Amino acid sequence: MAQIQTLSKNQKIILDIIEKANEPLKAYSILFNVQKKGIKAPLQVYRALEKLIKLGKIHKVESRNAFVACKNSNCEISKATAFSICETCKKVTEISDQKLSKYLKNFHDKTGMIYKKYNLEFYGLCTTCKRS
Amino acid sequence: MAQIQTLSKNQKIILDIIEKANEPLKAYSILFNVQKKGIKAPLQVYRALEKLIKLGKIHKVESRNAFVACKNSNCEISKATAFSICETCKKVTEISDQKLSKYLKNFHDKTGMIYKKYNLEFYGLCTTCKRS
DNA sequence: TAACGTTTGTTATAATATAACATTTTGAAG
DNA sequence: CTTCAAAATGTTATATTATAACAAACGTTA
Ligand SMILES: [Zn+2]
Ligand SMILES: [Zn+2]
Ligand SMILES: [Zn+2]
Ligand SMILES: [Zn+2]
Repeated sequence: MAQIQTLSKNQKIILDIIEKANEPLKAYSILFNVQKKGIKAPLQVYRALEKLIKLGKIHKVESRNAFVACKNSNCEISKATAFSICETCKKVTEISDQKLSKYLKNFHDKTGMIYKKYNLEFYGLCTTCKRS
Repeated sequence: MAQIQTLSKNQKIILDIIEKANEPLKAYSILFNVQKKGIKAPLQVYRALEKLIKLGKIHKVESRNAFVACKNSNCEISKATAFSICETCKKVTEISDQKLSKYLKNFHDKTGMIYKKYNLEFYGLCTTCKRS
């Protein structure tokens, strides 16, 4: 809440749109939506997105090139993301699972590489699509 | 081995290039590399990539828009992928960890969604870059 | 107010991916 | 062998996603 004050004008506008959407938004769809507010160029959008990601306010759904607000108040700032994606209706949900995130945070491979961050995307059939 | 016979000419050419590379290749870099072999258009590359992914011969590293040969002979055909990515040197390695894949295969969320596939990407510092 | 880092604005261009359509190859069934 | 359908190919054009390069304005804070 204190942090939202530190957001710049463009960052606020774009976070607002992403938070109000009920699905991940693509950069150019965001651009289209904010043109009435004076943001005219892709770079203005991408720059705000980059900052918002750094702050953990939003995440990028990599396999979709789309951006979604973080609904997971206790997720580590831009460090650990997990999504479920329905391949039929395209619905994307951020997974909030303590055990899963603990497991992945503690995961280490044989080589001794240091993991600072991860992104996990599950694909499948959501409950709605499963029924039909 | 039997399956490689079923690959078409373009598919073989492109799989060959990806297998010989020691890093994930981008689609247009593949295109550049195969132009001497008569493959001239992006679509020819993308179509082969799509098929090779379906067959589990290669994977896409989503956050890098790059394609890498599957080194993991027992990984399920295009259904379960895990990579480690060094943010310094950009080295990408496919993770082959029975426990991890078992854990993720059995993971289910609270909603009851059916997971058919997942992709996990870890980011960090590889052992080489850690030292320097 | 001076100086620094961050943000903005703007134009152009790079990089990634797909649409649409015509043709050819392949492999199995009859 | 012929026929037929599915898969693969070839080609042109275009859509989508993302960054380069540069100049100006803003917001701290010393
Ligand atoms: Zn989150
Ligand atoms: Zn669905
Ligand atoms: Zn694999
Ligand atoms: Zn490294």
